[in-house]
Amino acid sequence: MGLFLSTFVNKVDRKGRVSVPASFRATLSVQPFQGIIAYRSFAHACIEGCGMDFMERLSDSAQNLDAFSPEHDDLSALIFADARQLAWDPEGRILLPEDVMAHAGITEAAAFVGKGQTFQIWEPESYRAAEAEIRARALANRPTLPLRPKAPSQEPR
Amino acid sequence: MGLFLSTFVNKVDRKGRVSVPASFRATLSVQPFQGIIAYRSFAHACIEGCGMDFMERLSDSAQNLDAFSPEHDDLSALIFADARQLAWDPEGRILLPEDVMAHAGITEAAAFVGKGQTFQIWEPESYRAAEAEIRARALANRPTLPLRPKAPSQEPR
DNA sequence: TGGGTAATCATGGGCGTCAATGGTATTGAC
DNA sequence: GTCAATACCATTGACGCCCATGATTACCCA
Repeated sequence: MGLFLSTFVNKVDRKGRVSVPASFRATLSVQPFQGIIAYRSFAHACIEGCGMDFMERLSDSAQNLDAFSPEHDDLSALIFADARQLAWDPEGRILLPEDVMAHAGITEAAAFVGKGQTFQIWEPESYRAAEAEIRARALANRPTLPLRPKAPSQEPR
Repeated sequence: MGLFLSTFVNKVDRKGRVSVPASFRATLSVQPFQGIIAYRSFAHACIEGCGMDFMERLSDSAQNLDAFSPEHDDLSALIFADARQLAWDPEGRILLPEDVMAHAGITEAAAFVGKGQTFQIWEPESYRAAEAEIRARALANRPTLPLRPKAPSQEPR
């Protein structure tokens, strides 16, 4: 399974350690670096998380100026500069740096939120509020997602 | 057989376990992840269910939206963040999480409703009411579905 | 065609295992 | 020597696995 799914709330202990959900670790287990990449979100009060593979994809995309506008290029520069490699310990816990915790307002607990190819880390209460807003918006204005065809490389006529 | 068909009502035991209908399990048996993906519907008081393949299709489709776009954020939050991987036990049962049961109003029984590529899980009485409404609507305003041609080059099953 | 049998499936409960969590010890850097 | 990072250990509580039972269905054969 290659996706980050679901939301898990884990406690942050006195030392700033927090368990990465077992299913997220399973998703990342195929990668050479045993840990996560984390950087402060520039859009929300949360932390963006992903595996090294996704970082490389971002890098590839950033090099392609057609795909990324100058603004996006700046953003990717921000990302790489801010990204930290957080390896987990034998129990599957990472140590959250001070400034990262401060940016997300995390103190006692952290919510790991699956986003498919990536995930986010929120202060649980903040995420609850953000999610409620999104749900309200979804009820008012039902979002749709054009589904791509099922076959791996087949073109619909 | 590759579709979710028919409706099955199964009991939820004291632990919150419920048997996934054998025919649904057969549909999902070809997948690497032995279980279902479930997320709370944002349109109805029910649970949406599918296999991992469908989630991956959703993920692929979501990639078409720009990374970091608000639309992408909302959809990911609503689907990937809320999706739970519910593996079944050797008897074919899944454990329904508390909040998921609450969202659908499920207490003692659950109705598995086939929807073709996906399925839904309802509180049986709620579904009876919802189905009656749909039938009434269909009588008043006959829905149509433009059939696609019977693609000759596709592999038969 | 009917009875009997076997197989499949849904259901209930006990128990072991592993993930999350908290604490202590050890290592290494300054 | 002090501090911080990390490895090691110990606890507990949820959930995954096993067995046992009941009910329904499918199958076989006289």
